[in-house]
Amino acid sequence: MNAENRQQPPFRPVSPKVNFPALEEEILEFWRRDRIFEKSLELRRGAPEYVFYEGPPTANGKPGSHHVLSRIFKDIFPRYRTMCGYSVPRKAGWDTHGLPVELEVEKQLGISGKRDIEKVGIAEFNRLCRESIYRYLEDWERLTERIGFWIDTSDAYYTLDNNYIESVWWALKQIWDKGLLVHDHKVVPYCARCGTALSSHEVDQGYKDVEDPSIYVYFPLADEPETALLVWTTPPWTLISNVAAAVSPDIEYVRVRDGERTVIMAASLVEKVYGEDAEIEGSVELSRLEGRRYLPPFDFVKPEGEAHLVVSAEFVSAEEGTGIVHIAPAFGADDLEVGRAHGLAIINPVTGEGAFDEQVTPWAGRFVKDVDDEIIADLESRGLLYARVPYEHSYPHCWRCDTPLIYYAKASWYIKTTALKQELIQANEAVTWYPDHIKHGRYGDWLENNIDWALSRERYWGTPLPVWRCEEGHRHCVGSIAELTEIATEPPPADLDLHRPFIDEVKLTCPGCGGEMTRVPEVIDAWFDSGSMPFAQWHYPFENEDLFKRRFPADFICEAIDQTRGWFYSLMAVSTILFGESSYRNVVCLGHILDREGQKMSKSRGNVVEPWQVLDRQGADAFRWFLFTVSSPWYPRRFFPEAVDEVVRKFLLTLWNTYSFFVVYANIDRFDAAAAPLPVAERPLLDRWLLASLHRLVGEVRRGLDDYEVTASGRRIQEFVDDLSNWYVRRSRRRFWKSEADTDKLSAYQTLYQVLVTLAKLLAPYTPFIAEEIYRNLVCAVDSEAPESVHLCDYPRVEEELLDDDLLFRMQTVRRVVSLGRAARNKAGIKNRQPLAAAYVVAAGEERAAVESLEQLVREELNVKRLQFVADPSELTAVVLKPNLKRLGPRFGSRRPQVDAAIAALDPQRTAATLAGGGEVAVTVDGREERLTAEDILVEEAEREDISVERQGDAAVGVDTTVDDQLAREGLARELVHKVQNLRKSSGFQIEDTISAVFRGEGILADVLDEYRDFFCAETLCRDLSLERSAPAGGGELLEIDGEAIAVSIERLGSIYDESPGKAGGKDV
RNA sequence: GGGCGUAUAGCUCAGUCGGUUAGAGCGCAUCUCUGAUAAGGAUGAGGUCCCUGGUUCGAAUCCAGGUACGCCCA
Repeated sequence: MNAENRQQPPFRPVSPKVNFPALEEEILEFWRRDRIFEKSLELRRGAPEYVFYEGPPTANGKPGSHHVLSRIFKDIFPRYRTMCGYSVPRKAGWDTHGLPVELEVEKQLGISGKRDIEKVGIAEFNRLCRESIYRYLEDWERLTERIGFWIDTSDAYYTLDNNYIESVWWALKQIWDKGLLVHDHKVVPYCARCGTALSSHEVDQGYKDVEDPSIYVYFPLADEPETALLVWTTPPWTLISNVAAAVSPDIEYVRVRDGERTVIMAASLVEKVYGEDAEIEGSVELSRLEGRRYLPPFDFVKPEGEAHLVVSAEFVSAEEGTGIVHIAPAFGADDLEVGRAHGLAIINPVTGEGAFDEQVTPWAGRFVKDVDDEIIADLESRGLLYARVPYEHSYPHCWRCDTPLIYYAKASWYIKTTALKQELIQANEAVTWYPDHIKHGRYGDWLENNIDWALSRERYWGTPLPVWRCEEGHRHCVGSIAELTEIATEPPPADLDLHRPFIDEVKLTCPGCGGEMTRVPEVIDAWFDSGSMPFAQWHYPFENEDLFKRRFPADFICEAIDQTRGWFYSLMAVSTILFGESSYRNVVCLGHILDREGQKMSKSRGNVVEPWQVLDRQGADAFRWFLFTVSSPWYPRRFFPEAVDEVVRKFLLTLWNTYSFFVVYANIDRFDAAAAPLPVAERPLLDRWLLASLHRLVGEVRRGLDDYEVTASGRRIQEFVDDLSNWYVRRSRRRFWKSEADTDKLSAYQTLYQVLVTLAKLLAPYTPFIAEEIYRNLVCAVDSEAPESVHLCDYPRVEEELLDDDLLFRMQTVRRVVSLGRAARNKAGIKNRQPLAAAYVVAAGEERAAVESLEQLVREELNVKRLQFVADPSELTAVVLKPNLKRLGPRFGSRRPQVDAAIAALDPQRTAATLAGGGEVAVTVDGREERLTAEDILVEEAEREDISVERQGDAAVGVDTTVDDQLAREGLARELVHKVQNLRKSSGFQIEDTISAVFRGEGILADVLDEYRDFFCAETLCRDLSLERSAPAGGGELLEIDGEAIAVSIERLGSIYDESPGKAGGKDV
C-alpha cells in the first residue's frame, strides 16, 4: 500500500439504497441545530429586499394536502430570491378570529346559536375561542417545518393581539374619517330562530328544494279601479310590506280582458297565464304606467315615504310571472335598491324572531311563513287573487336548525368600496397575476361588480368594531388605545383585552354632547383583519414605520383560487383605501387539489389525503417535486399518494443514483475536488456537451423562476437528470473505472462533480433536502471555506462560455442515430453483445460531421466495428424486379416463364437505374432479343438480407447482419464475461474485488477463452485464470452459451486497492 | 341562475400561429441490456381529442350551444 492509498476517502460513503424520509429528518436536524434558516436571512441582511407576505392560515383545524401545495409555493420563490442575493424576510402569521373558530367552540361545548353562547358568557366563550386557536398550531408548525417551508414562526403575527387590533382600529378610523365607514340597511339572509344573519358560506350549505305557494294578485289602479296590475309573487307574506310595483323598460305591456276587469301585464306572458284564447285589448306605453298609483293590497302599516306606485327597474324580467314585480324593500336586495332609487318607504312589521309585530293585527306574533295560507285566503275574500300556483324552487335554510331563512333588511356597518371602484380597478392594473386570466377575468369582474363591504358581524370572537354611540345618537370611532384612554369615562386597565366583553365595558364621554357613549355590539369581518396584515403585522403606525414602508407593497403573495374574493380582495381593498395602491405586485393563484376522481377533497366526503401519509412514506422532496412538476399549478389537479411513487423512482432515485455513483468511484479513486480544473476546452466532447447542456438548463430555470413558473422549469431539470444519468454517466462509466489516471479520467470526475454541485444549487428551492445532502457531502466535505449549506449559496448563473448550441445539435443528432441503430439491431434479432462489422448511417453535411465527431461513441453504443456513411437510404435496401404480368402476359403468352427467368437474371440495381432514367433493357427470349421498358418491369424496394434498416423520416441507420466466424468468437467472449460478471455479483463480491477463476471445458468456448484471455481477465478483474481442457464437469458453475458449455469456479483473491502502485482503480479497457 | 376555469390513451399530463400519421411518462405485452440504478433500450397494443352544430381547403386548436367537474357569486 502506498501513501496515497492510505488517504481517507474524500466523501462520506453513500448507499445506493436510500430512505428519503429518514434522510430528510437528518437534514431538518442539521437546519435546526445550525440555524441555517436564520443564517440565510442573516447572510442577505442589507441586500435589496424581496418582500413576501404570508397570508395567515386559520389554525382552526388540521392542515391538509392542499395546504402543502400553497405552502411550498410560498417557499420556493423566497428561497430562489434569497439565493439570487435578495433579502427575503419571512414573517409568519396566524388568522385567529372569525365564525369558523366560534363554530368549533360551539361544537366542542355541544351548544348552538347565540342564545346558548350568551348563556355560557362571552368572556368564557371567547376564552375558549382563544384556546381553540392554539390547539392545532403545533400541527401546523410541525407540518410547516417538515415540508421545508422556511418561515419564521417564532416571530409570527397573530390577529388577536392587542397591537394587531390597534392597527386595525387605526385603519378603520382612517376609513371613518374619509366617510367610507357607514351604518346602513342591507338585506341579508337571516335565521329568525337563531336570531342572526348568515354568511354566504353558511347559506350555501343549506339550499333545499322546496315547494312554496306563489300567487297572482290584482293591484287595482287608484284612478281606474276596474283596471288592475297583475302581479306574481312569492312568498305571499311579503305583500304586507308592499310599497311599489316594478316594470321593465325592456318589456312590452298589454291590457288583457279578465272577466269584469282589465289587467295589465307583459305581452309575452299572457298566453302562459290566460291561455291561447286570451283577449288582448291593446298595448300600454311604459310612460302610461310609470308613476301611476295603485290600491295597496294591505294597509296595516302606514308608509313613511313614497308608496304604492309603479316604478321602472332593470332587473324585472319576463321569464316568469307577469312581468310586473312586487316590491318590498325590507325583504329583498333588489327591492331595497329600487326603493332607495325612488325614495320608497320601508315597511318592516317583522320582529327579530321572524314574526309579525302588533301592527299586523290578525297575525301578530306568528312566524311569517306560517301565515301564507291565511294571507292568500284574505286576498281571495277581497277579490284580489287571480290564482295560486305551487312554486318549486331551491331555497336556503339555516344549516344549524333547518329553519327557512328570510331575507331581511338589517342595519349593518359597511365600507363603501363602491365609491372606490375606479381606484381599485386602477390598483389591480399594477398587479401581475399568475395565471394572467384572473386579472381581468374572475378578479377583474369581481371589481367591476363591486358591492360595498359588509364589515360588521353580530358575533363575539373578532376584532371589536371601535365605534361608540351616545343616547343622542352621536357616534365616535376610536383609532388607538391612547385615544380610548383619553376619552374613556374611567381609565381602562393597562392590561385591557381589546376583545369582547371587556371592551364593551369601556364607556366614553361623547365629544359631541358630553354624554356617555357605549360601544356598538358588532365585531368585524375577519377578512378585514387579514387584509390589514401589511401594516398590522408591524403594529404600524404606532411602531415600525420604517419597516412597514420598506416592506410595502409585497413583491409576491400566493394563495389558492378561492381567495379571489377573500384575501386577494381584502388586501387590495384595505391598502387601496389607506394607501392608494395594491399591497402586492405579483400574485400566484393556485388551483385546487382534487381526489383521484376529480372531486373536491373535503372532510365530509372523507376523501382527504392526509399529508403525513406522503411525508412519512415518500418524503417532502417527493411531495414537493410532484406538486411542482406534475401539472400546471393553476389548474385543479388530481392527487393520490401512489402518484408520488413515480416521482421518487423517476426523478429522485435517478438523481440519487447518479450522486451515489459519483461518490463510490470518487472515493475509490481518491478524487481531489480541490485540484486545478482542466480547461473546459481541453475536456472531451461528452463533457463539454454536458456542461453546455447544464448551462442551457440554468438559463431556462432562472427565466422560469423569475417569471413565477416552476412546472416547465422543473420538467426541464428532470429531463436533464435523465440525460445525465442515462447518457452521460452510462457513456462515461468506463472513464471512471480505468487504471490510468489520465486527463480523460480527471475530466470526467471534474465535469460530473461540477455538474452535481451546480445541480444541487439549481434544485435547492425545489427539493431543499436532497439538494442539501448532495451539496454538503460533495462540497463541505472537501472545502472548509464553502458555505455550510446549499441554501447559503448563490444561485447558479449561466456561464456563457460553456454554452455551445452546435455541440448540443451534434449530440442530438448522434443520439437519434444511436436510437435508430438500436432499433435496427432489435429488428434483426441480434443480441447487443454480438459485435457486428458495420453500421450504415444515412447522413450528410452537418449531420454527418456530427456523427463523425462522435464516431467512437456511436460504434460502442451499437457494438459495431466500423461506421459507414451513405448518402441515400436506397443504398441500404435491395431492389427487386418483378415482371409486370398485365403487360407481359398478353405479349409473350406461353413464353412468359422465359421472360420471368430473364428478368430474374438481370442485375436489379443497374436495371432499376436504367429504367428509372427512361431506358430500356434487352432480354433474350427464344433466342430473340426483346426490349423491355419501365412499364414492363415493376421495381420494388426490399429489405436486404445482409442489412437491417430502421428509418425515421429522412434519417436511416442500418446494421450489417453478417456474423462471420471472428465476430462470433468475439461475441462468445463477451458472453463469457457477462456470465462471469453475473457470477461475481451473485457470489456477493465487491466491485473492486479481484478473483481467480478455474475453467473446465473443451471445444469452442475453451478456444475463445484462450484467445480472449487478456480481455476476459481485465473485464472480470481476474488475476489468476486457469483453463483445463476437459469435459465441463466437476465443481463450479456450468455456463451454457449457444448449446456449448463450460464449467467455472471463481474465488475472491483480494482487492484492487491492494495492488498496483499509482492510482487505485483497476480495469484496463 | 350568473361569472371564471378545466375536460386529450387505463392513470398523470404535453400539444406553439389552425396544417403531414395527435405525443410523453407511468401501467400492460414481447424482446433486449446491465458490476451505479428501484434503472436503461427497442417494439407493440391502447384515442368518439367531453357532446352537438358552425367557420375553413383543413379544427384537439377558432366560434356558438350543451354536458360533467371545480371555484366565486346570486
